[in-house]
Amino acid sequence: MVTLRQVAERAGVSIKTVSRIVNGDPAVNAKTRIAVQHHLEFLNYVPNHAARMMRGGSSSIFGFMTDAVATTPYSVDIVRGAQAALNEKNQTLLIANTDGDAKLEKEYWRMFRAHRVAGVIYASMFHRSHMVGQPDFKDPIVLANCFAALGDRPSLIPDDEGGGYAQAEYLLRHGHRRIGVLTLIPDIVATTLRGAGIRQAFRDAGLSFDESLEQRGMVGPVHFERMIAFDACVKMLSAKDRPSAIICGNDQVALQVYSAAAHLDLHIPRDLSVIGFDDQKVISENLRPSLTTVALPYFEIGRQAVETMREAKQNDANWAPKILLPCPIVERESCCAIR
Amino acid sequence: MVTLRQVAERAGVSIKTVSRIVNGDPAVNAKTRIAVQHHLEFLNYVPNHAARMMRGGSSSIFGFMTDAVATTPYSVDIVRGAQAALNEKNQTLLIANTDGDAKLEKEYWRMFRAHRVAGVIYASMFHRSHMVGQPDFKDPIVLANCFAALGDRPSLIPDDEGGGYAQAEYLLRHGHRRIGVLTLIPDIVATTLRGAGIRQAFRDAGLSFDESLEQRGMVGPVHFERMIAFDACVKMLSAKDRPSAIICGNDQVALQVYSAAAHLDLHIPRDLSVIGFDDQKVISENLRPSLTTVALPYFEIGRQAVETMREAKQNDANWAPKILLPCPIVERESCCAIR
DNA sequence: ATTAGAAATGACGACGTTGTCACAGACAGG
DNA sequence: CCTGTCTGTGACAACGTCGTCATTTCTAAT
Repeated sequence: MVTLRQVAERAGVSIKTVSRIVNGDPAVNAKTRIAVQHHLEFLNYVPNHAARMMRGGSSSIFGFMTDAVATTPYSVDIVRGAQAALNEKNQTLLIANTDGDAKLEKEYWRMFRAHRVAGVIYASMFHRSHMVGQPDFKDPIVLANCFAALGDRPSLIPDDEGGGYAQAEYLLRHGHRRIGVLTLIPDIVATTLRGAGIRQAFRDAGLSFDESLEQRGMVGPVHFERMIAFDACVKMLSAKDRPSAIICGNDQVALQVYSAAAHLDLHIPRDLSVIGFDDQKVISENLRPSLTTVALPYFEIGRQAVETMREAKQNDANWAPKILLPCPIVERESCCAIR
Repeated sequence: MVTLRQVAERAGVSIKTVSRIVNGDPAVNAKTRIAVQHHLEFLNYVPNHAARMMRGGSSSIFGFMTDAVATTPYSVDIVRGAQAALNEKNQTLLIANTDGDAKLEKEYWRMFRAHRVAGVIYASMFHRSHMVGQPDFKDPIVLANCFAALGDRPSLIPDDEGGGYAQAEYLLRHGHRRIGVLTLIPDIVATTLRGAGIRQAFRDAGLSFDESLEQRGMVGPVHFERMIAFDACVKMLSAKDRPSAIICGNDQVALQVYSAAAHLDLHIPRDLSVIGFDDQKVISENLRPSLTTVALPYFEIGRQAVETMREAKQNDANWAPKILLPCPIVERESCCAIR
C-alpha cells in the first residue's frame, strides 16, 4: 500500500506537505499542490485509516448491534437508512448480529471497543424495551426500534399506536363496522400500542369496539412464534355475523387471511377487506389484490438514528429523547368501501 | 481507552510482558501472568485494532460489496453465512451497499482500501455474471451469487439448473404431466439455467415438454421488473386443458399463482399443485397451504465465500474455481400427487 | 561454588499519520 | 540596513502494539 512517505519521495517534498495536501490544508503553494496531487493520483494513494485513527482522531466507524435486524427481511431498511446517512460523511457501519445470543453480544461489544467505534446503534427486530448495559462505554448509544428500559438512551421508535389508529380509522371511514382484529403475540409492545390505537379510533368515531372480534394471529414466546392466523381467521369468517374487514398484526398475518378467504371461497376485497401492517413489499406488492397496509418507517429510523447519534456526540448529553416516527397508510387494493 | 502502558504501570511490569500475556505467549511466568490478567480484566483492556494493524498485521476486517443484497430480503442470508464463518476467528465484515451506483461503488472500494481490508466478498442480489475491476487490489476477491465474467475470480453460485431440475422432477414423480412454468425475466442467468433443468427432467422421464405452457411471470429490465404472473396464470388456468401443476420462477410468482387460483376458486393443492423457488420464508411458511419450494443456499454461499477467501489468501492463487451449491427441495403442502 | 544454559523480562524501534513548533525566504515599512 | 510579518515548508514526536534483541534471573549440572 502506498504511504505518504512514498508519495513524498516521488514528489521531492516532505511527508508533511503531502499530508497537508491530502487533508486540504490551504497553507500550501498552488504549484506544489498540483504537482503532488498528480503523484497522489498516479500512485492511487489512500490514507491509512488505522494510522489516522491511532494518531488520535476518532474512528469514522460506527457499530450497529442488533438481535437479527440486519439480516432479517423485516427491518433491513434500518440498516439502509443508517448507511445512507453515514455515506454522506464517508463513515462506515460495522454490523453485528447477535441472534439474541448474549455471549455473542458481549464479544461484539469487545470488537466495537477494539475498533474504537465512534458510536453504536442498537436495533431490535421488533419494537420493544431494552436494557443496554455498557455503562463504561463513553460514546453515544442510540436505540432504534426499541427504547431504553431506564429511559437513559435516546431512541427512535415507530408510532405503533398511531399505526393502529390509522388501520381502524381507514376502515371505519370506508363504512366498515364489524371489524375483526388478528393480533401479534400479546407480550410485545406493538400489540398493546396498536390495540390502543384501534380502540381510540372507535371511540373517536363514537362507536364501541367488539372485543370478541379480537383474536390472536400468532402464539408462543418471542422468537418462537407460531402462526395461527389462518385457523383463527377461518373460524372468524365462518361465523354468522362475520366481520366485513380484518385488521392484521402484520403482513404475514394478512397473508394467512388471504389464504383463509381463499379456503372459504371469499373474494378480497368484495367479500372481505384486509389491512396489514409493516408493508413487507415482498408480500404486499405481490398479493392480488395488492395489500393495503401500514408502513413501518424503518429507513427513517435508521437515518435519524445516525443523526441523533451525531447530535449526542456534540452535546455531551444527559438528554435522551424518545423520538416517535409516523407509520403511514399505504393504500392499495385490498379494502373496499361498504354501501 | 485503556492501553497496554496503563495496564503495565498498574501491574508493575513492562509493556511487553503485558503484550505477551494478551497474545498468549507461553514465555511468561505463571505468577506474573495471573497477576497481570487480573489487572487486564479489571481495567477492561481491549487491544486497539488500529494499532495492531499498523504494526504490520493484516486487518481482520473483510469487505462485503453488494448491489443490494445486504439490505434486501432476498439474500441477506449470504451476509449471515459470511458473518457466521467470520465470527469463529473474530473477524468482521464491512458492508457496502452500492444500490448499483458505480460512483458509490468506487467510493466504497476506496473505503475498503482505507481500512486495508483483508479481502472482499462481492455479492449480487441475483445470480449473474460480473466484471470486477480493481486489478491493483492485492487481496483476494471472491464472488458470491455471481461469477466472474472473465473467469478470473473464485465464485460461489447456486446450482440453478439443478434447482429447476428438482422442481420438474418432483412434480413428474408425483404424476403431473401438464405442468405450467412461470419464469423470471428472460435476461438473467437463473431463468435460462432453470429452464434447462426443467427440460432435462422431462427428457430424463422420457416425456416432452410443452413449450406453450411456459410463460413469463415478470417483464421489464433487471431492477425494474413488473410482476405479471397473476394475469399470466389466470389465463393459463382458464384454458380448457389447464395444467395440474405450476412451476414458479420464485416464491413471489408463487404468491401470485395462489392469488390467481383464489380468483378462479381453485383450491391448492386439490385443484392445482404449486412449486416455488427461493424459499422466502416470509411467503413460503405463511401461505396456507404452505409452499413447497426450492431453497437457495444463500447462507452456505456466504459461509463458503469466506472459506474460499481464506484459502485464496494462503495459496496465492491464479486458481479461480466456480463452486456450485445445491438447491434442495423444501417439501411443504402445496403439491399433491395425481391419481 | 561455579558455570552453562534456559526461562523470563525489558528496552527500543517501526508501522503511517498529523499536531506542534521551528525555520527559511519574501516582502514591506522604517 | 534592520525589523517585523507573512507564507511556505520541514523536523520531530506521539499515538498503541509487537518483533527483535539484549539483559536479567533462575535452574541444573558439574
